[in-house]
Amino acid sequence: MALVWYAAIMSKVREPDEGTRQALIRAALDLFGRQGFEASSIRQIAQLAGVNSAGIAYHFGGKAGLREACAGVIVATMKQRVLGPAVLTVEPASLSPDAALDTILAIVDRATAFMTRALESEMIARFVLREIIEPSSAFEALYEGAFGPVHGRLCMLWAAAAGTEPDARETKLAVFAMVGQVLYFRLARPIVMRRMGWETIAEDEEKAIAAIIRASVRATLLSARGDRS
Amino acid sequence: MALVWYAAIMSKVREPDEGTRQALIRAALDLFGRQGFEASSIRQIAQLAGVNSAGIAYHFGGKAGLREACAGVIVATMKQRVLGPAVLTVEPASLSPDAALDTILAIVDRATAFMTRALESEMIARFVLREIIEPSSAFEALYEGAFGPVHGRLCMLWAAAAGTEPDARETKLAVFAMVGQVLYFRLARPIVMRRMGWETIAEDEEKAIAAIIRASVRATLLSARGDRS
DNA sequence: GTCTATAAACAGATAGAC
DNA sequence: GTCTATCTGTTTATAGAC
Repeated sequence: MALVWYAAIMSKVREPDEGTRQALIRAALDLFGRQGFEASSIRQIAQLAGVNSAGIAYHFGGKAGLREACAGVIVATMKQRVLGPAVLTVEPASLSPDAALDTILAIVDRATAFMTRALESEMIARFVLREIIEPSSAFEALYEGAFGPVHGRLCMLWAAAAGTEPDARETKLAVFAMVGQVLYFRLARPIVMRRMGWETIAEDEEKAIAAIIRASVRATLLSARGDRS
Repeated sequence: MALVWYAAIMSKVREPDEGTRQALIRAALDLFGRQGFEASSIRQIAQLAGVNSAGIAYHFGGKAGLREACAGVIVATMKQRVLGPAVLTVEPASLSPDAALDTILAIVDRATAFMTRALESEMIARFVLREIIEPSSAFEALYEGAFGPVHGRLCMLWAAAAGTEPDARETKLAVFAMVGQVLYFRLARPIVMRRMGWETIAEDEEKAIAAIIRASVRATLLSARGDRS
Protein backbone atom coordinates (compact mmCIF):
# COMPACT_ATOMS: atom_id res chain seq x y z
CA MET A 1 0.00 0.00 0.00
CA ALA A 2 1.26 3.41 -0.97
CA LEU A 3 -0.74 4.69 1.96
CA VAL A 4 1.77 3.57 4.53
CA TRP A 5 5.07 4.52 2.97
CA TYR A 6 5.79 7.42 5.28
CA ALA A 7 4.13 5.82 8.28
CA ALA A 8 7.40 4.20 9.24
CA ILE A 9 9.32 7.41 8.65
CA MET A 10 7.04 9.51 10.76
CA SER A 11 6.75 6.87 13.45
CA LYS A 12 9.31 8.53 15.69
CA VAL A 13 7.08 11.51 16.23
CA ARG A 14 3.89 9.53 16.17
CA GLU A 15 1.17 10.64 18.46
CA PRO A 16 -1.89 8.81 19.78
CA ASP A 17 -4.02 9.04 16.68
CA GLU A 18 -1.75 9.83 13.79
CA GLY A 19 -4.12 8.63 11.12
CA THR A 20 -5.55 12.06 10.38
CA ARG A 21 -2.16 13.75 10.12
CA GLN A 22 -0.85 11.12 7.79
CA ALA A 23 -3.92 11.12 5.61
CA LEU A 24 -3.79 14.90 5.31
CA ILE A 25 -0.10 14.98 4.43
CA ARG A 26 -0.49 12.25 1.85
CA ALA A 27 -3.44 14.01 0.22
CA ALA A 28 -1.73 17.39 0.32
CA LEU A 29 1.51 16.07 -1.15
CA ASP A 30 -0.49 14.63 -4.01
CA LEU A 31 -2.70 17.63 -4.67
CA PHE A 32 -0.05 20.32 -4.13
CA GLY A 33 2.12 18.43 -6.60
CA ARG A 34 -0.53 17.86 -9.22
CA GLN A 35 -2.45 21.14 -9.03
CA GLY A 36 -0.24 23.52 -7.15
CA PHE A 37 -0.66 25.09 -3.74
CA GLU A 38 -3.14 27.85 -4.54
CA ALA A 39 -5.27 25.65 -6.76
CA SER A 40 -5.74 23.13 -3.96
CA SER A 41 -8.34 24.08 -1.35
CA ILE A 42 -8.27 22.75 2.17
CA ARG A 43 -11.72 21.30 1.60
CA GLN A 44 -10.50 19.34 -1.40
CA ILE A 45 -7.48 18.08 0.53
CA ALA A 46 -9.63 17.07 3.48
CA GLN A 47 -12.10 15.31 1.19
CA LEU A 48 -9.33 13.29 -0.49
CA ALA A 49 -7.91 12.44 2.92
CA GLY A 50 -11.35 11.47 4.16
CA VAL A 51 -11.18 13.75 7.18
CA ASN A 52 -12.70 17.03 8.29
CA SER A 53 -11.26 20.21 6.84
CA ALA A 54 -10.93 21.83 10.26
CA GLY A 55 -8.27 19.30 11.06
CA ILE A 56 -5.79 21.14 8.85
CA ALA A 57 -5.87 24.21 11.06
CA TYR A 58 -5.81 22.09 14.19
CA HIS A 59 -2.89 19.85 13.21
CA PHE A 60 -0.78 22.16 11.10
CA GLY A 61 -1.89 25.66 12.01
CA GLY A 62 -3.17 26.22 8.49
CA LYS A 63 -2.61 25.41 4.86
CA ALA A 64 0.95 26.75 4.82
CA GLY A 65 1.83 24.59 7.79
CA LEU A 66 0.53 21.55 5.94
CA ARG A 67 2.85 22.36 3.07
CA GLU A 68 5.81 22.52 5.44
CA ALA A 69 4.78 19.19 6.92
CA CYS A 70 4.86 17.76 3.40
CA ALA A 71 8.40 19.06 3.04
CA GLY A 72 9.31 17.42 6.33
CA VAL A 73 8.11 14.05 5.11
CA ILE A 74 10.08 14.47 1.89
CA VAL A 75 13.22 15.31 3.85
CA ALA A 76 12.84 12.23 6.05
CA THR A 77 12.13 10.05 3.03
CA MET A 78 15.13 11.25 1.06
CA LYS A 79 17.53 10.81 3.94
CA GLN A 80 16.31 7.32 4.61
CA ARG A 81 15.86 6.09 1.07
CA VAL A 82 18.74 7.81 -0.70
CA LEU A 83 21.57 8.00 1.78
CA GLY A 84 20.53 5.12 3.98
CA PRO A 85 21.29 4.58 7.66
CA ALA A 86 24.83 3.31 7.06
CA VAL A 87 26.00 6.41 5.24
CA LEU A 88 24.65 8.76 7.84
CA THR A 89 26.88 7.31 10.54
CA VAL A 90 30.13 6.53 8.72
CA GLU A 91 32.93 9.09 8.75
CA PRO A 92 33.89 9.79 5.11
CA ALA A 93 37.34 11.12 5.96
CA SER A 94 38.27 7.75 7.43
CA LEU A 95 37.53 5.87 4.21
CA SER A 96 40.14 4.83 1.70
CA PRO A 97 39.69 6.27 -1.81
CA ASP A 98 38.37 2.96 -3.11
CA ALA A 99 36.03 2.48 -0.17
CA ALA A 100 34.70 6.00 -0.70
CA LEU A 101 34.16 5.24 -4.38
CA ASP A 102 32.25 2.10 -3.48
CA THR A 103 30.11 4.02 -1.03
CA ILE A 104 29.31 6.62 -3.67
CA LEU A 105 28.34 3.92 -6.16
CA ALA A 106 26.15 2.28 -3.53
CA ILE A 107 24.36 5.59 -2.96
CA VAL A 108 23.95 6.05 -6.70
CA ASP A 109 22.33 2.64 -6.86
CA ARG A 110 20.00 3.39 -3.96
CA ALA A 111 19.05 6.75 -5.40
CA THR A 112 18.50 5.39 -8.88
CA ALA A 113 16.30 2.60 -7.56
CA PHE A 114 14.26 5.05 -5.53
CA MET A 115 13.88 7.60 -8.31
CA THR A 116 12.96 5.09 -10.98
CA ARG A 117 10.89 2.54 -9.09
CA ALA A 118 9.45 3.91 -5.86
CA LEU A 119 5.79 4.87 -6.15
CA GLU A 120 6.18 7.87 -3.88
CA SER A 121 8.99 9.39 -5.92
CA GLU A 122 6.53 10.65 -8.49
CA MET A 123 4.54 12.84 -6.15
CA ILE A 124 7.70 13.95 -4.40
CA ALA A 125 9.17 14.99 -7.74
CA ARG A 126 6.12 17.05 -8.66
CA PHE A 127 6.06 18.74 -5.27
CA VAL A 128 9.77 19.55 -5.38
CA LEU A 129 9.63 20.84 -8.95
CA ARG A 130 6.88 23.25 -8.00
CA GLU A 131 8.95 24.48 -5.08
CA ILE A 132 11.81 25.11 -7.48
CA ILE A 133 9.58 27.04 -9.88
CA GLU A 134 8.05 29.15 -7.13
CA PRO A 135 9.83 28.65 -3.82
CA SER A 136 7.97 28.97 -0.55
CA SER A 137 8.84 28.34 3.07
CA ALA A 138 8.82 24.64 2.16
CA PHE A 139 11.79 25.14 -0.14
CA GLU A 140 13.74 26.36 2.83
CA ALA A 141 12.86 23.20 4.73
CA LEU A 142 13.78 21.00 1.77
CA TYR A 143 17.13 22.70 1.29
CA GLU A 144 18.16 22.81 4.93
CA GLY A 145 16.87 19.34 5.64
CA ALA A 146 17.77 17.41 2.52
CA PHE A 147 19.38 19.09 -0.49
CA GLY A 148 22.12 20.82 1.48
CA PRO A 149 23.03 17.97 3.87
CA VAL A 150 22.89 15.28 1.17
CA HIS A 151 25.08 17.33 -1.14
CA GLY A 152 27.49 18.03 1.70
CA ARG A 153 27.72 14.35 2.55
CA LEU A 154 28.35 13.44 -1.08
CA CYS A 155 31.06 16.10 -1.30
CA MET A 156 32.89 14.51 1.62
CA LEU A 157 32.70 11.12 -0.04
CA TRP A 158 33.74 12.54 -3.41
CA ALA A 159 36.69 14.30 -1.85
CA ALA A 160 37.78 11.07 -0.14
CA ALA A 161 37.39 9.15 -3.39
CA ALA A 162 39.09 11.64 -5.70
CA GLY A 163 41.63 13.14 -3.36
CA THR A 164 40.21 16.65 -3.48
CA GLU A 165 38.94 19.04 -0.83
CA PRO A 166 35.32 18.53 0.34
CA ASP A 167 34.40 22.17 -0.14
CA ALA A 168 36.51 22.95 -3.17
CA ARG A 169 34.45 24.47 -5.96
CA GLU A 170 35.34 21.64 -8.33
CA THR A 171 34.24 19.02 -5.83
CA LYS A 172 30.87 20.65 -5.28
CA LEU A 173 30.24 21.09 -9.00
CA ALA A 174 31.28 17.51 -9.76
CA VAL A 175 28.79 16.27 -7.19
CA PHE A 176 26.05 18.39 -8.74
CA ALA A 177 26.85 16.91 -12.14
CA MET A 178 26.63 13.42 -10.66
CA VAL A 179 23.36 14.17 -8.91
CA GLY A 180 22.01 15.65 -12.11
CA GLN A 181 22.52 12.40 -13.97
CA VAL A 182 20.42 10.51 -11.45
CA LEU A 183 17.70 13.07 -10.98
CA TYR A 184 17.21 13.73 -14.67
CA PHE A 185 15.75 10.27 -15.11
CA ARG A 186 13.17 11.19 -12.48
CA LEU A 187 12.49 14.82 -13.39
CA ALA A 188 12.33 14.34 -17.14
CA ARG A 189 10.74 10.93 -16.99
CA PRO A 190 8.01 11.66 -19.55
CA ILE A 191 10.72 12.47 -22.08
CA VAL A 192 12.79 9.41 -21.20
CA MET A 193 9.83 7.03 -21.37
CA ARG A 194 8.77 8.29 -24.72
CA ARG A 195 12.21 8.30 -26.28
CA MET A 196 13.06 4.84 -24.94
CA GLY A 197 9.70 3.46 -25.98
CA TRP A 198 9.08 2.22 -22.44
CA GLU A 199 5.72 1.72 -20.81
CA THR A 200 7.02 1.30 -17.29
CA ILE A 201 10.37 1.13 -15.53
CA ALA A 202 10.74 -2.38 -14.12
CA GLU A 203 13.84 -4.06 -12.74
CA ASP A 204 15.34 -4.55 -16.16
CA GLU A 205 15.12 -0.89 -17.11
CA GLU A 206 16.26 0.24 -13.68
CA LYS A 207 19.38 -1.91 -13.90
CA ALA A 208 20.17 -0.53 -17.34
CA ILE A 209 19.92 3.05 -16.08
CA ALA A 210 21.95 2.27 -12.97
CA ALA A 211 24.69 0.61 -15.01
CA ILE A 212 25.06 3.65 -17.26
CA ILE A 213 25.23 6.07 -14.35
CA ARG A 214 27.62 3.85 -12.39
CA ALA A 215 29.96 3.61 -15.38
CA SER A 216 29.85 7.37 -15.89
CA VAL A 217 30.48 8.20 -12.23
CA ARG A 218 33.30 5.68 -11.94
CA ALA A 219 35.00 6.91 -15.12
CA THR A 220 34.68 10.53 -14.06
CA LEU A 221 36.05 9.85 -10.60
CA LEU A 222 38.97 7.75 -11.77
CA SER A 223 39.80 10.41 -14.32
CA ALA A 224 39.67 13.09 -11.62
CA ARG A 225 42.09 11.02 -9.56
CA GLY A 226 44.47 10.71 -12.46
CA ASP A 227 44.47 14.45 -13.09
CA ARG A 228 45.97 15.00 -9.67
CA SER A 229 48.70 12.37 -9.65
CA MET B 1 17.03 43.93 -24.17
CA ALA B 2 15.45 40.62 -23.39
CA LEU B 3 12.54 41.84 -25.48
CA VAL B 4 14.19 41.03 -28.77
CA TRP B 5 15.69 37.61 -28.21
CA TYR B 6 13.12 35.67 -30.15
CA ALA B 7 12.58 38.38 -32.73
CA ALA B 8 15.44 37.00 -34.78
CA ILE B 9 14.25 33.45 -34.34
CA MET B 10 10.72 34.18 -35.40
CA SER B 11 11.78 36.44 -38.23
CA LYS B 12 11.43 33.69 -40.83
CA VAL B 13 7.70 33.47 -40.31
CA ARG B 14 7.22 37.13 -39.73
CA GLU B 15 4.00 38.67 -40.95
CA PRO B 16 2.98 42.27 -41.57
CA ASP B 17 2.40 43.26 -37.98
CA GLU B 18 4.42 40.82 -35.94
CA GLY B 19 4.86 43.14 -32.98
CA THR B 20 1.62 42.03 -31.38
CA ARG B 21 2.36 38.33 -31.85
CA GLN B 22 5.80 38.67 -30.35
CA ALA B 23 4.65 40.73 -27.44
CA LEU B 24 1.89 38.24 -26.66
CA ILE B 25 4.20 35.23 -26.85
CA ARG B 26 6.77 36.88 -24.65
CA ALA B 27 4.19 37.81 -22.05
CA ALA B 28 2.54 34.39 -22.18
CA LEU B 29 5.83 32.53 -21.89
CA ASP B 30 6.61 34.56 -18.81
CA LEU B 31 3.21 34.26 -17.14
CA PHE B 32 2.52 30.63 -18.04
CA GLY B 33 5.90 29.79 -16.58
CA ARG B 34 5.58 31.81 -13.40
CA GLN B 35 1.91 31.26 -12.60
CA GLY B 36 0.79 28.35 -14.70
CA PHE B 37 -1.66 28.19 -17.59
CA GLU B 38 -4.96 28.26 -15.71
CA ALA B 39 -3.83 30.93 -13.29
CA SER B 40 -2.95 33.29 -16.14
CA SER B 41 -5.94 35.12 -17.62
CA ILE B 42 -5.90 36.41 -21.17
CA ARG B 43 -6.50 39.88 -19.80
CA GLN B 44 -3.38 39.68 -17.70
CA ILE B 45 -1.32 38.41 -20.62
CA ALA B 46 -2.60 41.14 -22.92
CA GLN B 47 -1.97 43.76 -20.29
CA LEU B 48 1.63 42.65 -19.79
CA ALA B 49 2.12 42.58 -23.55
CA GLY B 50 0.60 46.03 -23.88
CA VAL B 51 -1.88 44.93 -26.52
CA ASN B 52 -5.61 44.28 -26.72
CA SER B 53 -6.79 40.97 -25.28
CA ALA B 54 -8.80 40.23 -28.42
CA GLY B 55 -5.52 39.78 -30.26
CA ILE B 56 -5.02 36.41 -28.59
CA ALA B 57 -8.07 34.93 -30.25
CA TYR B 58 -7.19 36.59 -33.55
CA HIS B 59 -3.55 35.55 -33.74
CA PHE B 60 -3.59 32.18 -31.98
CA GLY B 61 -7.19 31.05 -32.00
CA GLY B 62 -7.33 31.22 -28.22
CA LYS B 63 -5.37 30.76 -25.04
CA ALA B 64 -4.40 27.17 -25.89
CA GLY B 65 -3.08 28.25 -29.28
CA LEU B 66 -0.95 30.87 -27.61
CA ARG B 67 0.57 28.17 -25.42
CA GLU B 68 1.48 26.12 -28.48
CA ALA B 69 3.03 29.19 -30.06
CA CYS B 70 5.18 29.52 -26.94
CA ALA B 71 6.31 25.93 -27.44
CA GLY B 72 7.18 26.73 -31.05
CA VAL B 73 9.44 29.58 -29.98
CA ILE B 74 11.15 27.34 -27.42
CA VAL B 75 11.76 24.69 -30.07
CA ALA B 76 13.31 27.20 -32.44
CA THR B 77 15.42 28.69 -29.67
CA MET B 78 16.75 25.34 -28.48
CA LYS B 79 17.67 24.17 -31.96
CA GLN B 80 19.46 27.40 -32.72
CA ARG B 81 21.15 27.98 -29.39
CA VAL B 82 21.98 24.46 -28.29
CA LEU B 83 22.77 22.49 -31.42
CA GLY B 84 23.80 25.39 -33.59
CA PRO B 85 23.61 25.63 -37.38
CA ALA B 86 26.79 23.62 -37.97
CA VAL B 87 25.58 20.55 -36.14
CA LEU B 88 22.28 20.45 -37.95
CA THR B 89 23.95 20.02 -41.32
CA VAL B 90 26.90 17.74 -40.61
CA GLU B 91 26.51 13.99 -41.06
CA PRO B 92 27.54 12.31 -37.76
CA ALA B 93 28.28 8.95 -39.37
CA SER B 94 30.99 10.54 -41.47
CA LEU B 95 32.90 11.86 -38.46
CA SER B 96 35.92 10.17 -36.93
CA PRO B 97 35.52 9.14 -33.28
CA ASP B 98 37.67 12.05 -32.13
CA ALA B 99 35.88 14.53 -34.34
CA ALA B 100 32.55 13.30 -32.98
CA LEU B 101 33.84 13.68 -29.44
CA ASP B 102 34.92 17.24 -30.18
CA THR B 103 31.53 18.00 -31.66
CA ILE B 104 29.80 16.65 -28.55
CA LEU B 105 32.02 18.74 -26.30
CA ALA B 106 31.29 21.80 -28.41
CA ILE B 107 27.56 21.19 -28.01
CA VAL B 108 28.01 20.71 -24.27
CA ASP B 109 29.76 24.08 -24.13
CA ARG B 110 27.03 25.80 -26.13
CA ALA B 111 24.30 24.23 -24.04
CA THR B 112 26.01 25.04 -20.77
CA ALA B 113 26.52 28.64 -21.81
CA PHE B 114 22.89 28.96 -22.82
CA MET B 115 21.49 27.28 -19.72
CA THR B 116 23.65 29.19 -17.27
CA ARG B 117 23.89 32.63 -18.83
CA ALA B 118 21.10 33.34 -21.30
CA LEU B 119 18.35 35.49 -19.84
CA GLU B 120 15.61 33.67 -21.72
CA SER B 121 16.62 30.26 -20.39
CA GLU B 122 14.96 31.02 -17.08
CA MET B 123 11.47 31.52 -18.44
CA ILE B 124 11.95 28.64 -20.85
CA ALA B 125 12.93 26.38 -17.96
CA ARG B 126 9.85 27.32 -15.94
CA PHE B 127 7.55 26.79 -18.91
CA VAL B 128 9.10 23.41 -19.75
CA LEU B 129 9.02 22.23 -16.13
CA ARG B 130 5.31 22.96 -15.93
CA GLU B 131 4.74 21.01 -19.13
CA ILE B 132 6.58 18.09 -17.56
CA ILE B 133 4.47 18.27 -14.40
CA GLU B 134 1.21 18.53 -16.27
CA PRO B 135 1.70 17.92 -20.00
CA SER B 136 -0.55 19.62 -22.53
CA SER B 137 -0.57 19.82 -26.29
CA ALA B 138 2.51 22.01 -25.95
CA PHE B 139 4.48 19.10 -24.53
CA GLU B 140 3.84 17.24 -27.74
CA ALA B 141 5.23 20.14 -29.72
CA LEU B 142 8.27 20.41 -27.47
CA TYR B 143 9.04 16.70 -27.72
CA GLU B 144 8.53 16.34 -31.45
CA GLY B 145 10.27 19.62 -32.22
CA ALA B 146 13.15 19.67 -29.78
CA PHE B 147 13.61 16.97 -27.13
CA GLY B 148 13.30 14.06 -29.54
CA PRO B 149 15.35 15.45 -32.44
CA VAL B 150 18.09 16.86 -30.22
CA HIS B 151 18.42 13.59 -28.35
CA GLY B 152 18.48 11.66 -31.61
CA ARG B 153 21.21 13.90 -32.98
CA LEU B 154 23.28 13.48 -29.83
CA CYS B 155 22.86 9.72 -30.01
CA MET B 156 24.30 9.70 -33.52
CA LEU B 157 27.26 11.72 -32.35
CA TRP B 158 27.72 9.59 -29.24
CA ALA B 159 27.62 6.43 -31.32
CA ALA B 160 30.25 7.83 -33.68
CA ALA B 161 32.42 8.89 -30.74
CA ALA B 162 32.13 5.70 -28.68
CA GLY B 163 31.77 3.14 -31.42
CA THR B 164 28.30 2.03 -30.42
CA GLU B 165 24.99 1.89 -32.27
CA PRO B 166 22.97 5.14 -32.43
CA ASP B 167 19.78 3.52 -31.22
CA ALA B 168 21.23 1.00 -28.81
CA ARG B 169 19.64 1.25 -25.39
CA GLU B 170 22.99 2.01 -23.77
CA THR B 171 23.68 4.84 -26.20
CA LYS B 172 20.33 6.49 -25.57
CA LEU B 173 20.67 6.20 -21.80
CA ALA B 174 24.23 7.52 -21.84
CA VAL B 175 23.05 10.57 -23.76
CA PHE B 176 20.28 11.13 -21.24
CA ALA B 177 22.83 10.98 -18.44
CA MET B 178 24.98 13.53 -20.24
CA VAL B 179 22.03 15.82 -20.91
CA GLY B 180 21.01 15.51 -17.27
CA GLN B 181 24.33 16.88 -16.10
CA VAL B 182 23.89 20.01 -18.17
CA LEU B 183 20.21 20.57 -17.51
CA TYR B 184 20.47 20.04 -13.76
CA PHE B 185 22.40 23.26 -13.42
CA ARG B 186 19.47 25.02 -15.08
CA LEU B 187 16.55 23.16 -13.53
CA ALA B 188 17.88 23.08 -9.99
CA ARG B 189 19.55 26.45 -10.15
CA PRO B 190 18.14 27.75 -6.86
CA ILE B 191 19.78 24.81 -5.10
CA VAL B 192 23.07 25.26 -6.93
CA MET B 193 23.27 28.99 -6.27
CA ARG B 194 22.60 28.56 -2.61
CA ARG B 195 25.01 25.70 -2.08
CA MET B 196 27.77 27.38 -4.07
CA GLY B 197 27.20 30.69 -2.34
CA TRP B 198 26.83 32.42 -5.70
CA GLU B 199 24.82 35.54 -6.37
CA THR B 200 24.93 35.27 -10.16
CA ILE B 201 26.49 33.04 -12.78
CA ALA B 202 29.02 35.13 -14.68
CA GLU B 203 31.70 33.97 -17.11
CA ASP B 204 33.88 32.65 -14.33
CA GLU B 205 31.20 30.42 -12.86
CA GLU B 206 30.03 29.31 -16.30
CA LYS B 207 33.53 28.21 -17.25
CA ALA B 208 33.88 26.27 -14.01
CA ILE B 209 30.63 24.41 -14.65
CA ALA B 210 31.52 23.75 -18.27
CA ALA B 211 34.95 22.41 -17.31
CA ILE B 212 33.44 19.92 -14.88
CA ILE B 213 30.88 18.67 -17.36
CA ARG B 214 33.41 18.48 -20.19
CA ALA B 215 35.75 16.42 -18.04
CA SER B 216 32.95 14.09 -17.02
CA VAL B 217 31.64 13.58 -20.55
CA ARG B 218 35.13 13.05 -21.95
CA ALA B 219 36.04 10.53 -19.23
CA THR B 220 32.76 8.65 -19.67
CA LEU B 221 33.11 8.49 -23.42
CA LEU B 222 36.74 7.41 -23.40
CA SER B 223 35.87 4.76 -20.86
CA ALA B 224 32.99 3.56 -23.02
CA ARG B 225 35.39 3.27 -25.96
CA GLY B 226 37.82 1.24 -23.90
CA ASP B 227 35.13 -1.16 -22.79
CA ARG B 228 34.58 -2.23 -26.37
CA SER B 229 38.17 -2.70 -27.53
C1' DG C 1 -17.85 49.01 -26.02
C1' DT C 2 -16.23 50.23 -21.49
C1' DC C 3 -16.60 50.75 -16.81
C1' DT C 4 -18.53 50.09 -12.20
C1' DA C 5 -21.48 48.26 -8.68
C1' DT C 6 -23.20 44.42 -6.62
C1' DA C 7 -24.28 39.64 -5.88
C1' DA C 8 -23.02 34.98 -5.69
C1' DA C 9 -19.51 31.56 -4.78
C1' DC C 10 -15.65 30.04 -2.51
C1' DA C 11 -11.36 30.55 -0.10
C1' DG C 12 -8.99 29.95 4.75
C1' DA C 13 -9.48 30.51 9.57
C1' DT C 14 -11.96 30.12 13.97
C1' DA C 15 -15.22 29.05 17.98
C1' DG C 16 -17.68 26.06 20.55
C1' DA C 17 -20.28 21.49 21.15
C1' DC C 18 -19.33 16.78 21.58
C1' DG D 1 -9.37 15.02 18.35
C1' DT D 2 -13.17 15.71 15.54
C1' DC D 3 -17.21 17.89 14.05
C1' DT D 4 -20.71 21.71 12.77
C1' DA D 5 -21.43 26.28 12.17
C1' DT D 6 -19.92 30.66 11.19
C1' DC D 7 -16.93 34.69 10.18
C1' DT D 8 -14.23 37.37 6.94
C1' DG D 9 -11.72 38.35 2.79
C1' DT D 10 -11.24 37.48 -2.26
C1' DT D 11 -12.49 36.33 -6.62
C1' DT D 12 -15.83 35.75 -10.51
C1' DA D 13 -20.01 36.78 -12.85
C1' DT D 14 -23.54 39.57 -13.92
C1' DA D 15 -26.32 43.81 -14.55
C1' DG D 16 -26.80 48.24 -15.30
C1' DA D 17 -25.10 53.10 -16.13
C1' DC D 18 -22.61 55.79 -19.18
